[in-house]
Amino acid sequence: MSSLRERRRVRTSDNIRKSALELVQQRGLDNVTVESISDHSGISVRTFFNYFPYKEAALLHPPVCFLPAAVETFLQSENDLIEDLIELLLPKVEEICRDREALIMIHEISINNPKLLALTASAFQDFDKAIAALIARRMGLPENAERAMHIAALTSATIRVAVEKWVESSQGSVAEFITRMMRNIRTVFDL
Amino acid sequence: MSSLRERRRVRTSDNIRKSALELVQQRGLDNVTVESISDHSGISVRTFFNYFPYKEAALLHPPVCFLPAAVETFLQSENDLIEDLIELLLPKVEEICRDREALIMIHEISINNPKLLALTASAFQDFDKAIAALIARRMGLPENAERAMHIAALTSATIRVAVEKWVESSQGSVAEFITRMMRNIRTVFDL
DNA sequence: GCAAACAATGCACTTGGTGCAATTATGGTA
DNA sequence: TACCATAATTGCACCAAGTGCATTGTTTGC
Repeated sequence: MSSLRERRRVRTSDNIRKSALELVQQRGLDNVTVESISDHSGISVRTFFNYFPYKEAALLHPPVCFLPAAVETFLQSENDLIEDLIELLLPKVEEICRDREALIMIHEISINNPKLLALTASAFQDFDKAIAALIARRMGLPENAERAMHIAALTSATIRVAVEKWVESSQGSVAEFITRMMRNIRTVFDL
Repeated sequence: MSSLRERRRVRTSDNIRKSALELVQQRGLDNVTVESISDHSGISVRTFFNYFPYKEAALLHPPVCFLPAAVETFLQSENDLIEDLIELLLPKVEEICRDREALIMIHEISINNPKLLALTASAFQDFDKAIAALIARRMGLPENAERAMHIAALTSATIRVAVEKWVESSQGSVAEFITRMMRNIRTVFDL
């Protein structure tokens, strides 16, 4: 039950993020304080920290989670693993990539901001962990755990590069990039 | 010319790192302040920040760089890319893994410390970038840039998992883990 | 031994971030 | 409607992180 309270929480959270991105775009991350973000979004500093644990968190896309239905399909399927991974992950990646402007901005800022860079890297690791758990479940057998982790790591690494390349190039859809690069994993080392 | 100054700098830096690790091991990261680390290593807080930009940096292994000779060999070689990557990277990874205790500790702490987690993730991305640049040079041709990035990402992801698995299992050498998993990259997706 | 460069420090100051307690808004119930 | 439990917002006090600057001490090349 998405109560009024819940919806308001999401709205405030979105507002803060919007303010944060706007201000950072104008002045650069170092010249934006939590106070200025709070002022700009009409809340107190203390409230900011009720929504986000630290300043930079307000800039990042909130963590994604998979749809139960898609997870079930993935777990049951016996098709090619790479194709199934594409099907499972693509919707989520597309969701994140919807706001391309924001992505580009984060990318720009991250270049000379170690903390933000670290956070995006960390977000990918979370993604990675989530995928690893799913793959492990799909493969069953505890002796496959290492393999599952490896596959998950290769997958999330591929998606990271695909998104990065897509952001840079701006030609074609992110779906194309991901599909192409995922299908290349097996052969990309062969010359 | 490794002057007295340089050697002293390295020594102080190592001292600080040692103190930091020791204290964190005893009390946990949240109960260790920069002040306590500084006291413990006989320097002022201000000096701490001359050596490390932020508290957590004192816990991590300083960034590695490849030996020019090894780089040259890698760039010239026409052997299998995966084997050459193993040869290039293994010494560096082994260097980092020499202090297994420290690695385990960082691993433990990172589990419930987002900031440290982010930093280690970020360190791997730097590693990644360095490899990507080398692979791109080896392959020549600018149209191979994407491929080089992809290979680098897959490589560093594999090394990350290999080190993690090695730290967890403590059976065998890290070299074995890396060699095995690197050689598995092409086939790990096949069931 | 001297001057330039570099390292260490103290101090003042800004910002990030937390704990606590008081206040205000919300949703359900009768 | 009036009321109550609960959750959201806020102010305030406080600690720790991190920076800029001016000062003093130490190395180095000459």
